[in-house]
Amino acid sequence: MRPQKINDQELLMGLMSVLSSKGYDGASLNELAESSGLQKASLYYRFPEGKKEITSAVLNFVNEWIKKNIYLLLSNHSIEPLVRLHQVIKNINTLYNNGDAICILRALAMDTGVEIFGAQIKESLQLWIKGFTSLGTDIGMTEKVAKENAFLVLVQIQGSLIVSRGLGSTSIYKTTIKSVEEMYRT
Amino acid sequence: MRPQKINDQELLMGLMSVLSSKGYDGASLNELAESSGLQKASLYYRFPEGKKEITSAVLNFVNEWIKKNIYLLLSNHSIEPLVRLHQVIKNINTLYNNGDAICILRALAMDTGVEIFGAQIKESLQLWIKGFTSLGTDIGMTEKVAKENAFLVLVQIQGSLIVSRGLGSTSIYKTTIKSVEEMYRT
DNA sequence: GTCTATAGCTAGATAGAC
DNA sequence: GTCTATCTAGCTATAGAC
Repeated sequence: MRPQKINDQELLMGLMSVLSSKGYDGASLNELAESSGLQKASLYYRFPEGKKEITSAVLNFVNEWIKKNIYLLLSNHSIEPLVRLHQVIKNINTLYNNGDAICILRALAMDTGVEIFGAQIKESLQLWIKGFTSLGTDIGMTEKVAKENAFLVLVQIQGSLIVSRGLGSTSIYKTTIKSVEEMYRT
Repeated sequence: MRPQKINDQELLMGLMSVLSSKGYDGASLNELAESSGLQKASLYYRFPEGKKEITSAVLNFVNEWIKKNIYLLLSNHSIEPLVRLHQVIKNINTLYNNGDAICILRALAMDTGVEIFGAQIKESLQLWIKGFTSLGTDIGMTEKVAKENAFLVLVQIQGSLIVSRGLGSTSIYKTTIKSVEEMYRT
C-alpha cells in the first residue's frame, strides 16, 4: 500500500481539463495520464474500467461542484438573494475561466458522450436550472417565470461560451454574464 | 474517367452529418466513408489530403449554405423583413432538424477543431451575425441594438441546442425560436 | 473514379516488476 | 500504488487492380 502520488481532487481536475477541451473521443489516455501526473497504467489502477470510468468520475465530480457552488448556494435562504447570485456568478466565472473554457457538459454532449453519459449530463443541467429557479422565486417571480428565466440563464451562458470560442473572443460571454445579473436586479 | 458514383452535394451532406454528431476526433474515416456511400480509398481520391480536407470542404459547404439561406436572405431588401425572418427561421429549423441536431460549428469548436478550422468557423458565425444585424436595422433598430440582438439570436439558438441535447428534449429549442421571432415583431 | 487489400501507427487496455 | 513494457484493435493513409 504505497501512498497515493496524486490525490483524487487533483487527479479529477487534471482529467476534467482534458475532457473539457478535447471531448470524449479526442481525449487520449496518454493525454489524460499526462495531465493528471500519473502514467497510463496507474490511471487504470485508480479507474479499472478505463476511459468510461474516468469520464463518469469526472462528471460526478462536476455534479458535486455544481451542487455545492451553484445549486445549494442559490437555494440558501440564509443569504440575501442578490448576494447568492453575486457569489454564484463568481463561481461560474471561475468554472469557465471568464469565458475562455469549454463546458465539459457540452463537450461530452456529442453522440458518443450522450449515449454513455446522458443521465449524468442531464442531472447537472437540472441542478443548475433548479438553483436559478429557486433564486427567481425568492425574489418574487412566479414559479413559471422563475423557471423560464433559469432556462434562459443556462441557455445564454452555454451559447455565449460557444460563440466566444468560435469568434476567439470572450467579450460576448462577459456581456451575457452582465445581462444575467440584470435579470435578477429587483 | 469513370462517372462519379456520388455527387459533391450528396457527398458533403453525408460527411457533414457524421462530423456534426461525432466531432472531428470522433468521426472515423470508416464512418465518413459509410455515410457518404463511398469506400475510404475513394474518399481519398476526392479529398487527397484526408480528414482535414474533408472537414474543411464540409465547412466551406456550410458557409455557403449560411450565406445563401441566412445572410443573403436576411439582407434581401426586396422582401418584407418579417417575411425574410420567417423564411430564415424555417431554414434554421431544417438545418438543426427542429432542435434535434448538433451544430457542426459547435461540434468542431473544440481544441482540436479550432486550431485547424478556427478561421472557417469564425467566418460562418460572422455571416450569421451580419445577416441578423441587417434585419434589425431594416426594421428600425440602431446599428448598435441590431448587432446586440443578432448576437443574442446566435447565442440563444446555440445555447438552446446544447441544453436540448443535454436534457434529451427539444422543447427549449422551440421556445427559443419563438422568442427570437418575438424579438423582431414590430 | 471506385474498389480491395494492406502498411504503419496510435489508441485503449493489460502484465508483471518494484 | 506506480511504473515500464507490451498486446491487440482500430485508426489514418496508401498501393495497385479494374
